[in-house]
Amino acid sequence: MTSVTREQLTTGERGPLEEIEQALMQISWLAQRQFMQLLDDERFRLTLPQFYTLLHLYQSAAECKMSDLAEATQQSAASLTGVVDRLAEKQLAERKRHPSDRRQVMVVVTPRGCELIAEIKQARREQMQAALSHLVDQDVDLLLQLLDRVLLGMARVLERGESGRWA
Amino acid sequence: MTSVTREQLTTGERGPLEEIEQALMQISWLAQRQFMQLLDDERFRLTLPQFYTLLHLYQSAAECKMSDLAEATQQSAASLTGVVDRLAEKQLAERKRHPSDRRQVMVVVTPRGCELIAEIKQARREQMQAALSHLVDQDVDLLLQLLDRVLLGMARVLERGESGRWA
DNA sequence: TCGAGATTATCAACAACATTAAGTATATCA
DNA sequence: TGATATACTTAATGTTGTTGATAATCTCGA
Repeated sequence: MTSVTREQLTTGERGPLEEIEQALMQISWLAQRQFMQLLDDERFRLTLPQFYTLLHLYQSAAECKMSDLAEATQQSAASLTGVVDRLAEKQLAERKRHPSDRRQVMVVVTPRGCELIAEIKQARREQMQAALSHLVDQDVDLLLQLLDRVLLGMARVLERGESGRWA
Repeated sequence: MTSVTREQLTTGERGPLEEIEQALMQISWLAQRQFMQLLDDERFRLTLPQFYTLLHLYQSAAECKMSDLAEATQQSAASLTGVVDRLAEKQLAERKRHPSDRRQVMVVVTPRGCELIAEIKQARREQMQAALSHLVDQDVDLLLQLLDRVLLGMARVLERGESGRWA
C-alpha cells in the first residue's frame, strides 16, 4: 500500500501514480483515435462501438444475449440495439431468438464478420508494432505482465461500479 | 530459441507483441468508457472531446490556435468548432482574435475552466488509484517508464501518419 | 494597387451514438 | 387470471464525426 502525503490530497500532486494515470489516459485517447481512423478505411468501414461489439461476439464462442453484450462492451442497451442493427445490415452479425425465453435476443457473428475481424486485427497489429518497435523483448514481457494487472484492477473497479457508483 | 508453429504464421498468432496490443486496446476502451461515465456526473457534464480539448488548453501555457488544438487533440477542424462552441457556452473557454492575422482564432481556458479541470483530475485520480491499488511502488515506477516509451512510439507513429497513412 | 491563389475557420447536411423515458412482448408467480 | 418483473426496442434530443462548400483574410506577383 502506498502512502499518501498531504500534498497529494490538497494540491496538484506529482506522484508516480498520477503520472501513470496521465500516461494511461493519454495513451487511451490516442490509441482510440488512431484506431478510429484505421476502422474508417474503405476496407472496414466500422465504428469503434461496432468493432468492440463484433470483437466480443468473435471471442465468445457461442451466441450472446443482448444484455450480456451490453455489459461486456460497456454500452447502454438502447445504444447496443442500434449498433447491432447496423452490424446486421452489413451481414456481420445476426439476431436469433432464445428458444425457451422469447424475450431474449441472441446475437452471433457471421463468417463474414469473422473474416473482417481477422483482417482488422492484422492491420492493427502492424500499426501497433510500429509504435512498439523500439521496445526490446525483455521490456515487452515486463510490460505485458504489468498491463495485465492494470486490466485486472480496472475490471474489478468496473464490477464494483455496477451497483454503487465509484468516485 | 522458441519455435514458431504454422498456426502462428497463418492464423491468429499469439506472440507477446500481439498480447500487448490486445491488452492496450482493451485497457484503452475500458478506460475511456469509465472516464466517460465519470465526466457525465452532474458536477462536470463534459464529454470526452470537450475534456481533452479543455485539458490541452489548460496544459499549454498560452492561448492556442484552432488548427493546432485540432492536431493536438486529434480531432477534425469541423468537429473542433462545435466542441469549442459548447465550451464557450459553458464559459470554460473563450475565443479571441489573433492580433496580426485575423484569420486565426485563438482559444484560452477561463479560470472557471481551470477549476473544473482540477476537480476532474482529482476525481479521476481517485478512480484510477482504486484500479492501481494492488501495484506496489516498484511496479509503479517500472510501469511508468514503459508507458512513457509506448506513448513516445505512438506519438511518432501519429506524426508519420500526418502525411502518409499507415497500414 | 489589384487580383489570383493560399490559408484558416466555419457552416450545412447527414450518419452514428449516448442518454432518458416510454412502450411492447414475454415470463413468473401469487 | 392478473399483477409485477424482465428483456428489448422505440422515440426524442444532444454531441460528435465526415465531407464538401463557403467566407474571411493574408500573400505575393503583375
